[in-house]
Amino acid sequence: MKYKTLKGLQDILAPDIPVWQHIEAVARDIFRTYGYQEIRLPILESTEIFTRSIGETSDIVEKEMYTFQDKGGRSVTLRPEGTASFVRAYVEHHLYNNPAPQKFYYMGPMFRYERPQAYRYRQFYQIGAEAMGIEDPNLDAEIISLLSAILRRIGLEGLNFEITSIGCKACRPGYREALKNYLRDKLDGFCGDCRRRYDLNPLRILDCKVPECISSRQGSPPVLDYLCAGCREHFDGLKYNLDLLKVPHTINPNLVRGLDYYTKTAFEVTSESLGSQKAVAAGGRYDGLVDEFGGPPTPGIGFALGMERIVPLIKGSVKTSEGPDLFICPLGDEASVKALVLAEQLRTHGVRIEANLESSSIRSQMRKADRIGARNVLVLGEDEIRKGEVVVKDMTTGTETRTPIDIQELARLIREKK
RNA sequence: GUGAGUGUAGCUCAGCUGGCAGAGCAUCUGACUGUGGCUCAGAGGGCCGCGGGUUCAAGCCCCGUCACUCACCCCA
Repeated sequence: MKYKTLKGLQDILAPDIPVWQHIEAVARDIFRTYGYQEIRLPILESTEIFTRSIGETSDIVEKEMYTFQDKGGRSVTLRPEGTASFVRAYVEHHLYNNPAPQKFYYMGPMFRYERPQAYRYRQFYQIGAEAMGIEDPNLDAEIISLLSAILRRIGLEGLNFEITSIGCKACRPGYREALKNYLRDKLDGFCGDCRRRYDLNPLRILDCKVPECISSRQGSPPVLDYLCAGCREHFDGLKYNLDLLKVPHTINPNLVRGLDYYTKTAFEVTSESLGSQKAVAAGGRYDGLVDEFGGPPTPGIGFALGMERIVPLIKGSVKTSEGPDLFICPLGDEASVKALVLAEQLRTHGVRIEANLESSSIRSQMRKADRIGARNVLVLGEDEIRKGEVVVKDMTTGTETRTPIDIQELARLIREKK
């Protein structure tokens, strides 16, 4: 085969389209009830937008970005995630001047140059939400509840909601040091990856699945004990609110965010039905990011859910596309032209029509009508044309009705047979 | 970037110890001259991933290479 999609990119075809549309429709509907507005963002940004916000040493920036020079010699990057682009737009358009909270959602492709595997692609689609301007944990609870509502309405079951607090600029460095101090003389007991993580992202060691690491890290200082008073109070407030809203959740102090800008609340939704890439949605608070982009200090919180990880979970429970209401079966060249005209007229009445536009045997046409799942077949042959009639066959019952060619009447007949 | 597995028809896959390239499904046609589904018959469709080597002979053995898949890493 000469041409094929690039590695990690995929075409989304007919059988999956109704599933995607279902997810998007549910999300839009729920966002509407929570007062979220859609925002459409470019997928290409100045590289700096991402390096500054996500963090120079994060994996995303270090090795996963699609970065290239445009014709003007500027370094541009296909967005690896949505929040950085969103905050750039938020500041650029002074959206902070609107009454808080300002709430937005977006859907679209993201790009990361990773080795593809099950449920992980180089171009992947996210539905994201961002809520700005409120620091109170009430907003955290509301947005997590919103995420929960979307996932529930989509039809997902058996998901795990995990939450934690990763502290803020004030308390996180302290914890990081405490952890490193604790681990310093125990490093020999850890895997190679973890020894590397010790300098890069020591918190990630707490999430390693290698058995020797799990036992070696026993007794390490718990993150949540190192939260400052403000973060502690905020996290307690969130837990209280989630209980109040009856959003089932577990506390996982070892949740790790790969992006530098997160503060306080971090959360993740996972499914055991997926492979090793089991995060369905994830998000967190980013109270310093607007500031970083040159706006006034503004708290924010957001999440993104991964379409490719939800689609396989609900595939099969979403109704797939249906066949046409009517298949027009012309016999002979004259009838073929009449079929074309008749189809156009009936469509204006909202009937879904598939007209066979080249004449072939009635046998093969009936076969085709059956194959594509047509509810009714309209037979238009020389005999019918001469008499100004058509035969309508109900494919479920097999009964045939001979009726005059009257558009109104035909449309009514087809509609009531639906 | 690292490791393992897999590459044969549109799809799912057989192919023995090296001996003419196969099945099921799908598509098209016919059996039924203007009637689908079931059944039966037939047809089209192959650079056996690619390149080299061994051999009288390679889908099969050897070397290389590419692609895909899963996993690590990381993440939605």
